[in-house]
Amino acid sequence: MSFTPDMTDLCILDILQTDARTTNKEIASRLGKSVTSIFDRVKRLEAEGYITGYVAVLNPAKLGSTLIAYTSVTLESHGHDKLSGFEQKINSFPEVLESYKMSGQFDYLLKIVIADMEAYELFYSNKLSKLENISKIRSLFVLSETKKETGLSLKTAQLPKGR
Amino acid sequence: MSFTPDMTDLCILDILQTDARTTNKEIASRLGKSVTSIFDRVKRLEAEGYITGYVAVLNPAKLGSTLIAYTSVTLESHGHDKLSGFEQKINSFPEVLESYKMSGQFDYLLKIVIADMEAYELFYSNKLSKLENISKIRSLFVLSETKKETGLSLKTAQLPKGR
DNA sequence: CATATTGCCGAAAAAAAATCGGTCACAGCA
DNA sequence: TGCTGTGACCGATTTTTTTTCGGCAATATG
Repeated sequence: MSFTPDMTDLCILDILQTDARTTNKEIASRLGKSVTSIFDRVKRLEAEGYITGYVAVLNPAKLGSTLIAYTSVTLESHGHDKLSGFEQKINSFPEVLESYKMSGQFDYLLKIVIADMEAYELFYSNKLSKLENISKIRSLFVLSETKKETGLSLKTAQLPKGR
Repeated sequence: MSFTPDMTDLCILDILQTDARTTNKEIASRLGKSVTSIFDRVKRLEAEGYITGYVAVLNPAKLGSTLIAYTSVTLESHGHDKLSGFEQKINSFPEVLESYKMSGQFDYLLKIVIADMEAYELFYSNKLSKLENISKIRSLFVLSETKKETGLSLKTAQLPKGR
């Protein structure tokens, strides 16, 4: 119990978060360990919840999504039911890839990935602004992504006790 | 040439962006095709750039990163060299996972994933605010993630011609 | 001192990926 | 009509990877 990953585990995580297709054999040779040893560690990292899944990364532009918007939303009322009602609606919108409840000036920040400005306008007018309890919507548009890390920085990470 | 994915391809992409470990056999049985057929399609989707990679998804909380901040930055001057200089510096900060050049009120929006508020304060004071040409920095803190889709919505996607 | 426990390893079995050859349907064309 | 290239598909086979298994050595545990 109370497993804490060591340096080897962090290396494995770093390799897999960069390229999940790296074989155990390849990892083993890079780290100077046996295939079985790597296998066991990966299974443990999965079981302990350090690795939550494996996904293919798709190219949005190839799939008709060229516009990214960050949209902040302020609600009229902040009662618990109102908040969870809003969150539920947001969950049903496939254009919204991420939603954060925020501290400060507004209540939610939504990351929206969508075909183009015309499609965004439709989403804004027909879906987002029609939700109940909306007070303010402010749209921020991405001109270009200048950095996109899929993974966490593990070099700098100071680990909490195996949680 | 000029390959455009069909419905079967989109289903494959949807399956793989949800779980990249799904075997060709499993996909084949779900879609009523042969393993070889699925294999060929996946290879083509990779070759044509629809799939850009495979990554393991890690649990930030387990790895000592519990705080997410969205930080907007406004620069003093917008000359080309100034912009690319800023972007280069940002690229060297492992705490910054994503950086967007924005239209509107400010110039850049940074997604920062870091241990805690104390670490954020250090990052802000010692790294971000010390960059040249900075005019305004505004930090927005995430209370909770209410939605996190790793993948694009492919149901609604209207595809551009094979690009 | 005996005995779990842990990390590690190589060999072998099971499963998956990758290759190969071939069928079928269809479009274009003389 | 008949020929031909093309593309999607398939089964069988080979290659590679994953997974299982048993065993060894170091280290703690009582």
